[in-house]
Amino acid sequence: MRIDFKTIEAKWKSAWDQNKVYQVTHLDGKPKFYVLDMFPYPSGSGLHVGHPLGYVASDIISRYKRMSGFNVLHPMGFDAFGLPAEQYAIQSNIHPVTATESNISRYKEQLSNIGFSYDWSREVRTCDPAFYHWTQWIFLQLFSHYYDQDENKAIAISSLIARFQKSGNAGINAATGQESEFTHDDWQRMSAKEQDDVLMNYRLAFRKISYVNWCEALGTVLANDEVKDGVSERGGYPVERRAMIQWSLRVSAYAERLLNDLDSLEWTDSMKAMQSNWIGRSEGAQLDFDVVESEHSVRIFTTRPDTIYGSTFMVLAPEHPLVDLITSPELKNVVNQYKDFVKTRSERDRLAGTKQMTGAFTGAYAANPFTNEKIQIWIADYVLMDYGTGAIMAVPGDDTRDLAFAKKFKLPVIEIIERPDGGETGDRRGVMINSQSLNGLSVQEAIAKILGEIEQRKLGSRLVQYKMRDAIYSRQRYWGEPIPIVYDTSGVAYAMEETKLPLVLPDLDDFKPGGSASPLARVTEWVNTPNGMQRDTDTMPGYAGSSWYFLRYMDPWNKSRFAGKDEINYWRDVDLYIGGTEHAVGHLMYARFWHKFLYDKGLVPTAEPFRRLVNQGMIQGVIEYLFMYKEKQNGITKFVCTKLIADESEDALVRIAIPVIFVENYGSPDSHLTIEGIEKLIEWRPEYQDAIFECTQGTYHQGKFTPKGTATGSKLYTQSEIGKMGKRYHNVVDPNDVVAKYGADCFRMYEMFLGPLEQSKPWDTRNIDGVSRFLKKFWSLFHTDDDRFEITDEPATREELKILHQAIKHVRSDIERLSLNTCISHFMTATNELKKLNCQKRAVLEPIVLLIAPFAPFISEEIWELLGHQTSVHLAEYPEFNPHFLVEDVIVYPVCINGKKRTEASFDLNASQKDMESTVLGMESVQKWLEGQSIKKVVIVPGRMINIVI
RNA sequence: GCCGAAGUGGCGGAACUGGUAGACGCGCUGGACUCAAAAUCCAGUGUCUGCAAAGAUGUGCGGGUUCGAGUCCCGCCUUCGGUACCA
Repeated sequence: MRIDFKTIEAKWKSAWDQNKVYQVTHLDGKPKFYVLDMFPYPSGSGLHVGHPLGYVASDIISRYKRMSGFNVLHPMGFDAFGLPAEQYAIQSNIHPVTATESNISRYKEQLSNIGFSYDWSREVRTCDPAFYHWTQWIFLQLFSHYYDQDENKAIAISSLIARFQKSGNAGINAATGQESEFTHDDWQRMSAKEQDDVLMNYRLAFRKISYVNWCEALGTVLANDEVKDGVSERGGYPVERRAMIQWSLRVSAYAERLLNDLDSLEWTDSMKAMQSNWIGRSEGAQLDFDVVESEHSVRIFTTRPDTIYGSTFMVLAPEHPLVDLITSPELKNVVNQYKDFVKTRSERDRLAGTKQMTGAFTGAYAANPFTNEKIQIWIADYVLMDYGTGAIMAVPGDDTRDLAFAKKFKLPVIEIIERPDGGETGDRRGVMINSQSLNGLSVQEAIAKILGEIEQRKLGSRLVQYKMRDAIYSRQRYWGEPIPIVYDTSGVAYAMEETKLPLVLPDLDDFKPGGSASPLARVTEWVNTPNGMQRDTDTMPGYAGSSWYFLRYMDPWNKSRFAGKDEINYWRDVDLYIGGTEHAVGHLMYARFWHKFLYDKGLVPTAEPFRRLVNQGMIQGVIEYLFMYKEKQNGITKFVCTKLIADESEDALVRIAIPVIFVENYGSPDSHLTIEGIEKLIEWRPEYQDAIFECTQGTYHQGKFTPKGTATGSKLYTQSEIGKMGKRYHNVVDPNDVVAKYGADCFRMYEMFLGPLEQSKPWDTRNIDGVSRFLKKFWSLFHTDDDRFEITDEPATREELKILHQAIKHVRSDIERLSLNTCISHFMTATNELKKLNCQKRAVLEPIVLLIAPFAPFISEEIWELLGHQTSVHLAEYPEFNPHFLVEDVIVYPVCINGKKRTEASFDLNASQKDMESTVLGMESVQKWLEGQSIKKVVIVPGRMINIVI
């Protein structure tokens, strides 16, 4: 018995295409359901088996929901702008447009082979001018709005200008970088450039000089979430801090809402935790410390105002603007030297040089506002300019970093908390000491009390701080959306007229990064506009297009709006979003921020874009390493068997990843190369043809194997690891190959059967045969031994119906909770049992076909046709569970408590009768059994145990 | 350090609100078919004792709650993910 899946797949792919089975419109009376995948970067290496994991899951849900009476939006597109696409283009020296085109067609071909039910008529590409027109448009909306904290929403900048003209900026409560106050007279007197500078401090998309993460190797700045451990996330290149003039988005204005609204989302706890850690809310107070013998004061932020009596010195960030103003003349040199030293330390050095405290004394003193004690003011790089106020009051009695600093520079320490035994610095348990009015209070009480005093004596105020910084938005690269801003000769920024959008990226031959400026800066005819203005030459970051693409799918053809009103109001938000955790703080944060902004403008009906979020795990690959000596011996490369040289120093060895297909027993402790494997290796890498291979039983050299004794056969052990699937490990599995060998249905089911969706798991082809066998068995339910389709119209027996309804019950509830691996187990169980009963009845098998259709669309479609149906199985109704057959064996655990003594008994109620009626019988026999006992309560849950409380 | 998730056979993993632990698949063992192999089918398969019936034991470790714990509580250990001079 064979299934000709190649013919079946080709047949139905074109049938679905021709009949536009998966096209949806919003004009439909049915309830909507929006299932979204995180769209991929079309990279040069194509999809590997890991990519479709989430897509298979979302496709199953889409098909299931469609069959359950929903109008389902299930689109796909490409995140084609940005660093990866451009890096690939530079490496392969092919223009990004060309490379992107061909990559996308490869991706689409691979995706279509897996039988996804995407509505391709809605495909979007972020690099398409018809798409990025609206990315630029939203950017300009951000540019022309500010965040009003009284209204708690974004308001047009024009109304802010009107208020400035009337009464200056006093009384305006906005998210702003503006520090100084001005009156309406001041405003009128400002030059256009000065007014522009002020407005930049309010705009939600704004340009200013700030310290940014500059990556020399990539030739661009990066946002905080694009930097991991001091190196770029993409490529792992070093990143340094640099002051540059850059566009940023004022995400911080939305920090509170981004944090609070997490509660309303069906996301995993870990996902919510990641976002809330990134936002990093902390409550505290800001306080001013007067600098002794000067007119200056230092503003600090602290979450522990209760420790103020223990503050024995202050520390400013080296970049703090006050440093130059307060440093005493004789210490200027030392301070400047230290500032230079800090500049030379890259972000990475700072992280690597752990706990090594460095700093310099400014010579200035401040007065502790509570004790009036004179305390020294230092600078040190453990205080960061861009968190809080860039200055702290140091409390070595309660902060480990301050304590380390105090010890190193011999500064005084005052203990302010009497801790219980074993309590360490920073421990919040204990009572306050040496703190005047706070003595004897707990930390919590002390914080409450001191905050009251601070406000009463007008020394400072309560303040909530967020770790989250504004997002740097400029990239000095070619392959991105041009920033639609022009400047006049005095440098005032203007939004490009919306009618002139999209500002299309010029076609360049040389698109390589160009120092600190974008490659676009080299195109003078593009930079200079006819009316004497100059264009901004930076482009937008990778997350720009992905921050709103899900809205475009709702109405991708719209030419006059980012998406039509009716369409947006119909589809509203994404019901289920599936994608990887790597976007936890990047894409997902920005998309939520943009969405909230659009919500403030009344352009979208919901405050959150993604109702339910599921993170699929990674599919890992087996990596096989072979060991060779680092230095060639007499010009000859020597490979060694690791198990023979365990005692040798590992420094002399290098490991190289080799294709797993050469390796015998790959992925196991016995993974090794046989002589044939070595020959394959030499064929693959001819530079190793002269290499010496030292195996367990002899040596292989130049085509000859010299045994060490009488041994036959020999092994060259390799080392197995589970890790990423990627080109560099030679372990990429192309879904096309798997589909060609086993069929698309088998591929889809196997990906789901591997394990829970959220979990990372290694790809192991050896297990795929089980799923393949199942599909054959399933097919054989409908076919005779000589492969004739055969089905009977006999009524189903009780036993058969029970199998059916149990399968329906389990599969339905498992799909709802996205436990797709167990669904497949249930299909297998049902198939096995029906096979055993030799059941070939339509009444049983037809619903099973529907049940399995979302998982195995091709086979089910084929069988559906054989069953004599005209329409697609995917438009049929998903089978309903009939609860009549729900009740299973009833087991009773009655419990008797007689004083202190208890006895227990259990019995199986009439195990041979397994449906609703037997419960009634069961209850009777329970009651009979319990006669004479004092029963308080009997609880019956269908299909479950009966609990009897006495 | 802090935050989050998870530890179950030889392996991947089931067990929804506490209720017969190990579903389903892989692998392995034995058998059928075959000249033989592949494929397919049947039976068995946590561990220990036993010919068997059966018994004991068993969900990272140590305690606890409960008639009953993989599941709940307390204290540890390990692994993975995130994050960090964040004041």
